[in-house]
Amino acid sequence: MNTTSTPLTRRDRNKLRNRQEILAAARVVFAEKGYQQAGIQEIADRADFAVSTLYSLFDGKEALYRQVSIDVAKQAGSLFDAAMDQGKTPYEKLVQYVRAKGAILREMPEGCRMLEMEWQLRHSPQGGEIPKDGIGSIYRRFMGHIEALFTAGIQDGSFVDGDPALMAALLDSTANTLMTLARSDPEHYDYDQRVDEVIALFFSPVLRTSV
Amino acid sequence: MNTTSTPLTRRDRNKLRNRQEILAAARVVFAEKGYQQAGIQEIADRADFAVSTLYSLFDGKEALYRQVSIDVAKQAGSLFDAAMDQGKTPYEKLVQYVRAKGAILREMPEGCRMLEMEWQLRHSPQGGEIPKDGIGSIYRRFMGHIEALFTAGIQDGSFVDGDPALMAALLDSTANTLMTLARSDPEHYDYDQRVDEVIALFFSPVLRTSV
Amino acid sequence: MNTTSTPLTRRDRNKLRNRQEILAAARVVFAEKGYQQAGIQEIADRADFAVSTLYSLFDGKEALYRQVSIDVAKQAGSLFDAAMDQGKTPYEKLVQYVRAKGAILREMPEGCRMLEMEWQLRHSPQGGEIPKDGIGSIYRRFMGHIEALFTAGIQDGSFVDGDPALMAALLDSTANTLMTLARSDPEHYDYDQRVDEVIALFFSPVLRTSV
Amino acid sequence: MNTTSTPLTRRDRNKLRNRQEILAAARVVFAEKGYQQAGIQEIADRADFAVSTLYSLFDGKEALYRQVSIDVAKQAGSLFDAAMDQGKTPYEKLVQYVRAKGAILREMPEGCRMLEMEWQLRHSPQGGEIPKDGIGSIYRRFMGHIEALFTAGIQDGSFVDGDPALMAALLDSTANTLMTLARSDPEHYDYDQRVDEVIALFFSPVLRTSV
DNA sequence: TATGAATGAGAATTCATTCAT
DNA sequence: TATGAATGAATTCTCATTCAT
Repeated sequence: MNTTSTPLTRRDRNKLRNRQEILAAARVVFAEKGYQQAGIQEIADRADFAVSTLYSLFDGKEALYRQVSIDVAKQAGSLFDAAMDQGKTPYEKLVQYVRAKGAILREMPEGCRMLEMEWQLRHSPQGGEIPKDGIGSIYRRFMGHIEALFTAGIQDGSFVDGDPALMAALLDSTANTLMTLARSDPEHYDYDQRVDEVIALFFSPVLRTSV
Repeated sequence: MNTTSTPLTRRDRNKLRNRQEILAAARVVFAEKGYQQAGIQEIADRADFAVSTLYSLFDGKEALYRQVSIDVAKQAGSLFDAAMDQGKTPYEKLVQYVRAKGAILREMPEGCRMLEMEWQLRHSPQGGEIPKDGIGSIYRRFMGHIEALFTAGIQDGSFVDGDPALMAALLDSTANTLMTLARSDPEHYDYDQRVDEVIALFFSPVLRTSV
Repeated sequence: MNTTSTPLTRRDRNKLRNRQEILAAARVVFAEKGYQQAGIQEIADRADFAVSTLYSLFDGKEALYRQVSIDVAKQAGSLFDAAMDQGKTPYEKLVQYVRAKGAILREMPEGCRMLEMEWQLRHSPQGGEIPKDGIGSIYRRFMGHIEALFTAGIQDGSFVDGDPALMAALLDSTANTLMTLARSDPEHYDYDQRVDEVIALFFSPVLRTSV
Repeated sequence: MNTTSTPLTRRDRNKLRNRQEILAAARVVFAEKGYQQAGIQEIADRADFAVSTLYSLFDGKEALYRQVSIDVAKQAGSLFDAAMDQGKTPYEKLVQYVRAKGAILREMPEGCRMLEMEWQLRHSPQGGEIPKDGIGSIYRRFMGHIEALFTAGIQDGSFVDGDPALMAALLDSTANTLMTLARSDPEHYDYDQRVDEVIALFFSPVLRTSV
């Protein structure tokens, strides 16, 4: 990235800032309404720009969603990566992955909401009309990671035998369920408080006793 | 029900058949696109009727969705009820609940898709614009059942202690995950083949050893 | 007319009766809603026939309105004719004309409402889409009569000089105003009670003192 | 009013002009067809705008009608007020009221047409579906004025005794009749030429001889 | 004959997108 | 550059009319 090396003119900085404001507004609206139901007008209103300004900075609704999606993916990706780096063993990495969802819920709640929606869309026919470059790709990437970690854990003997892809999907949906509950009913469910309990439930039949 | 006792004229049978053809088409389209994104035109096309014919049989998009939703709810409800009746203990009933999702996936795949969507909508702000009479109510009802079964299992000592609502949500999402995999990748995942494995994984830390 | 001379089969009598029932219903609905706003469905419902039955007896909405309009015109025409025949002088005939409106209001209130509407439509651009054979023609006919009576009254010296057509229009609208008040506010305005007062007001400057 | 004091940008002036062009087109179409029968498409065509442009300036058909109606009411109201202020006695004021209708017919013929329609609607059941903020309220207001003037004239002895509300309705419909004739047959009837004759006819039995 | 069923044309309204300034 | 203005395409829904039985 040359974000720091290239000197930006004031104009360019302005443009960049406007883009960021629009992206932030779009993230909120897309997270609230979903891609189809979100309105360009509403996004523009929230960003306090005219609709046409939005069109001068992005190539349309789809491109805007794509960019938001990529940003969310990058941001969530860094958080996941940072968390998983903290773990040594496959088990520890997976635990960190699940814990990271709590951080994501805290630090980027709208992005979190979009991740949830994407999970549903990933396996639905209507997903075809929605750009999948960003969140979709990170989903594939991390599911691949998780799956690989299960494979590794099985091979090094720390996990019992099983279908890694299935286990990956189950772990993720288990974490997502807690996340959804925490988001929609924060009075009763706090992700960080409950996460260990859920992790224990999930892994107790997966981990070999000796570990 | 007097489904067999009432003598229907040919005309009535025709009307009923047309209604059901439209309902079938609507079920497919609503399942594919969701309520908002589904178009009356597309439903009419798929049922091979004019849009106005559809309006002569139903009171509009919302009423049509409501009816589809109620039908799906009834159909799924019967399957769930029948399955759960087979179990004696809370544990057996819960196992039957999870197994029933396989039957639902097989016998009413579009309805199944709508049930999945409802789960997501239950916890989203946009859900407010969608009629909730049918599927919404069945969701509440069965989640209530599941939760009550966990409570009962904890009280009779067959389950370890825990938050029944959370366990209900986790069990349901676990089953849904397998269901989604089975629907989107039938080559690799067959619900009925995998369901025992998943049940075992979920319940091994929940069930007391002695049981 | 051969209404009595030709022997009608039962079928024909039936047909005739159905036509009359539909015409009665149509008269009510057209009077309530006006031509454009009246719905074929509503007329059929009120007559307790199917819409298509209505179409088998009349050539469509316009033809139906035409027939209703002709019937109203004939009925009102007879009442006007009978009343005006009672008068000898032009003045007496005109007084009878105004009085007749009370009878029309009593005996055929819906037809009366249609006559009111026609008056407005006669001089409006939107009238072009409405069949004018019936009520329209009677309006022309009676306005012609009234005008002729004013002409006669002026010539025989019983009326002061003036534009007969204008006086005809003023007399009619004066009577119609009372009629409208009587229909919309029957508590305060009874046509027959007030009619003499109104006639006196109108004619006192028209009639020569000597008469 | 700050119509002259506020400096309008070119854009604002343009917007205002477009609004007024649409309002002018709407006034013509509403006057020709009435509220229900008028089509947004036709209004847009006449104003030479796309339908959606019209929707960007007004909140829909009802709001558009309401605005037209309010404008007509204001315009007619000023003309009536200005005219009636010229009269001192009740009689003079009433004469000015009738004369003002000529000015209205000349200066705002479509608005005049709408006033006529409102008179009819005031006493019809279908009127319920039409916004009544503007013209409806002015009708009530001026009929109240007229009635009060008759009451005053009776009390101060310049008018003979009678029902003020009935006299008000008769005066108004008499003036309207001349107006309608003048509009639909301008060759034969010029409002301003005939108005004195009609006023004389109406008031001669109403005014006490001594006046 | 009487009717339920089916429809096409048209209504109001919304929204993503383009364009002139 | 930023924007208000303008629009076409689509959407939901209505209604007079036709047709097969």
